[in-house]
Parts: sequence; structure tokens; C-alpha cells
Amino acid sequence: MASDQTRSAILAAAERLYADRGFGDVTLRDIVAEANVNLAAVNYHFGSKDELIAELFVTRSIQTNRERLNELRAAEENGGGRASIEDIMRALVGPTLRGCLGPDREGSTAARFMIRASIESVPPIRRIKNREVDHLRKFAAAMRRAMPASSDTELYWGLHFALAMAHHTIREKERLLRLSEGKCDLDDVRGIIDRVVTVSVMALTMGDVPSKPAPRTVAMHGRLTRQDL
Amino acid sequence: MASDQTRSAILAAAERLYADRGFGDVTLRDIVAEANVNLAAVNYHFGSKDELIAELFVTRSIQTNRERLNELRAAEENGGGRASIEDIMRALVGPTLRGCLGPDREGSTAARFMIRASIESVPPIRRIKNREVDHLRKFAAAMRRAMPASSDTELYWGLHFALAMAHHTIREKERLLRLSEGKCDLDDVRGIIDRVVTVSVMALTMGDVPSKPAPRTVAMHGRLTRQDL
DNA sequence: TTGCATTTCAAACATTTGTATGAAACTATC
DNA sequence: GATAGTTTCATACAAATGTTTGAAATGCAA
Repeated sequence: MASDQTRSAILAAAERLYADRGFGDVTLRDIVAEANVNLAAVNYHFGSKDELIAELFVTRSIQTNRERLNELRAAEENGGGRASIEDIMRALVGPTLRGCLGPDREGSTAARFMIRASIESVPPIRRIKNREVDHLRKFAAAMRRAMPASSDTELYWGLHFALAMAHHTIREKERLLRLSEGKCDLDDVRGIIDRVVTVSVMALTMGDVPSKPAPRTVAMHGRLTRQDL
Repeated sequence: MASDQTRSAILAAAERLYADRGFGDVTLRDIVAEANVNLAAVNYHFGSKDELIAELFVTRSIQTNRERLNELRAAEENGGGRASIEDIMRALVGPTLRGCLGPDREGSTAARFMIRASIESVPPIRRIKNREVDHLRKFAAAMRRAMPASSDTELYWGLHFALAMAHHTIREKERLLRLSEGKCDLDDVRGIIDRVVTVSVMALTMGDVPSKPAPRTVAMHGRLTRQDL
């Protein structure tokens, strides 16, 4: 118990190295060298390399999920028990996008680690991801409350597409930057979140919209407003 | 030259094994065993394991790109030199989605291989993907012709989101299936393509939607279960 | 056939990797 | 301060893996 510091040194070093160089290029020996601890310490404290990775990922996942749910709850309380679909989507994609694209992304090893985890998808992480469906159900439930007229199918597709845009933006931001030759400003996180939320809401309200979806007057901070609309 | 058959046997076996078990779990020894060739044959014919993987991926990528461009060109010829934005998006996401979600997906090792490549993203493949921006420019150009009023920024974001939805659907189809408890029909490839195209076009046109709804209402079976991590 | 290039083969190589071991150092409790 | 439990350490282990090697086999032209 006394020497929690070895444990945390390993965790910190591992997260940093994985974030910087990816899972494929980092060995236990790299980690213990970075952490200034003995090689055997990893197996002593974590059991195995995979369990170390799993602990890293679970910790960060819980953290992200908590942020998401906090935002969702805040939106629901704000709306007297029911959040708007827009706020729900914002709570879903906001924390991740802010964490991984935010201005502190250079310093935030946590965010960079999660990006790596999203890109490389090593076995222990995949195993966890597959069990991560549960907390999405909370969002599905909130969405159902916000759009009682929509079918579950539409709802899940909307949820799915929202995550698609958020994650793909994180995963492929380099490529988008190169493709657009810098024209897509990936530092404007608020603008990106607005963009993803707007499209998500449109995707959700298109199919079975009883009333007109009322041209999105979402607060658009970026250069989103333009000629069309 | 005589023994191209060893080369192709290796390619076929490798693609099959990678498709089935992923890059992480398949060794050169597995491949040569499956191909009934000698271990050294891989290095003799391909130089290294990475070059073998690269060749597999490049071959399939070229194939997909060709399909995309064919579809794009067909749409342009059909429209007298200019394709509608809708057809452009369809040409962009159609081939991939059909290939990876299509009914022959059980038999098509090629498609399953590309899914793996998309999920696991091993170094030699990543290197290639990063140089794959060029042919997307052809789509950007077509989009520009179809929507001359739109800014390049909007255009690239639309392109990006379209790919996001397509790829994420392929990557996470298992999870979506589980999350939606089967309510999202992932065998209805045409419906999925319509969905992605519709949302993409909406994202590009920001509101003025050409009516193109295709909501599939599925009878509700099963109930959601709650559970926390 | 002879000769030359290409291809195949079995075996070995060289590393890298995660993990296990057993002793030593440390810590806390009595 | 002795003892039991915990943690650290150097080292060894075992297995896997991509790659190389040099000889044997094969194909092919003169």
C-alpha cells in the first residue's frame, strides 16, 4: 500500500508512451525505463501487460462517460426533466471532441492516449469497448424522451452517426487537414461540435418529422453560417 | 515467372487469414501453412511481411477506388458532364458499403480483409492510407462542380462526414447491432447507403433537404435492459 | 546433356517479448 | 527489535517471430 507511487509511475509512463508512440511500438521495458521502476513491477502490480492497458483505458473511459452523463443531466435539469435532442447530442459528442481536439491536446496525454486507443484498437481495449454499450443506452433513453414520435431505429441510427462523425474526426483529423489543405479548422473545437450536433439533429429529424425541423438556429460559433440556409 | 502460383497462394492465404483472425493473430507460419508453401517463400516473393500486407491492401484499395470513380464517371456522363451531389456521395460511399456489408460478405474475403484493415490499422497499412488523399480530391472536385456556391470548407466537411458514417458503420456494425438489439437492419445495404447519402447531402446543403426519406419501421421486439459499468 | 537462372526447402538465426523466480530490501506490527 | 508481509530487483526463462542462409530442386535455353 505504501508504494502506490510505483503503480502510478507505471500508469503515467505507460499512458505517455502509448499516447506518443502507439501500442505497437512500446514494450514493457520501455515503460519501466520511463517510469524508473523494475521490469517485474508491471506484472507484480497489474498481473500482465494487457491488464495494465485495460486499466488505463477503463479509467479514461469512465472519466469520459462521467463527463457525458454530467452534461446530459445538467441539460435535463435545465430543461425541467427533459433535455432537447440538441443538448443530448451535444452531451454525447462534446466531451470526447473537446478532450481529443482541445487546445490542451499537446499537453493532455490522456486525450492522446484515447485517440491512440481509438485508432489502433488493441485486443484488451477491444474487449472493453464491446461491453461499453450500456452507457449509450442512457443516451438512447434520453433521446427517446426528447423525440417520443421517432422510432427506435431512427434513434439508434442518429446516435450511431453522431458517434461516427465525432470519432472519425478524431481519428482522421490529420488526413482531413491535409485533404482540405488547412481549410478545415480543426482547432475550432466549438465549431466542430456545433457542426456534428447540427448534422446529427438533422439526421434524426429528417425521417419522421411531424413538424418542420425549424432551420437550425443552433448557436454557431464557427464560420458555419453561410450562403445556404 | 513460372511460379506465380506460389505468390498468389500466399496472397490468397494471407488475405483469408487476416480477414478471419486479424493482423495481430496471424503469423507468417500460419500463412505459409495455409498456402502450403515454404516459410522462406514469403520473404523471397515479397521481401518482408509488411510488404506482403502492403500489397494486399494496395490491391484492394485500388479496386475500391476504381469502383468509386467508375460510379462517379457514370453519374457524370448520365448527367451530361455534371453529377448531382447526391450521386457523387453515393459513388463515394456506395462501393465500400456494398463491399463490406453486402450479402456476400461471408464469402468475400476481400471485403472482410478491408474491414480488418479499417479496424486494426497496422503500420504498413497506415502508411499507405496517409498517401491515399489524392483520389479523394477527384471527389472534392466533382462536388465543387455540383455545388459551386459552397465554400471548400463546407465541402470538405461534407466529404469527411460521409466517409465517417460509412466507415463507422462498417467498423462498428457489431456494436450498433447489439446496441439497437437488432432494430437497425445491417443487411439492408441499400437502405444504409440511402441513409448515409441523405444525411451527407443534408450536411452539405444545410437544411434545404430534397425529400428522400427512407425510414424503416421495425416492429419492436425485446426491451432495453439497464446495466452499469 | 550442359549450364545458368529461378524457385523451393529445411534449418538455423537473431531478436524481441512478456512473464516467472528467488533473493534482497523495505515496512509495519507486535 | 524480531517477524511477517509487502515490494523491489537482477536475472533467467520460454516462446514466438521475422528473417537469413546455403543447398537442393526445378525450369529453360543453347
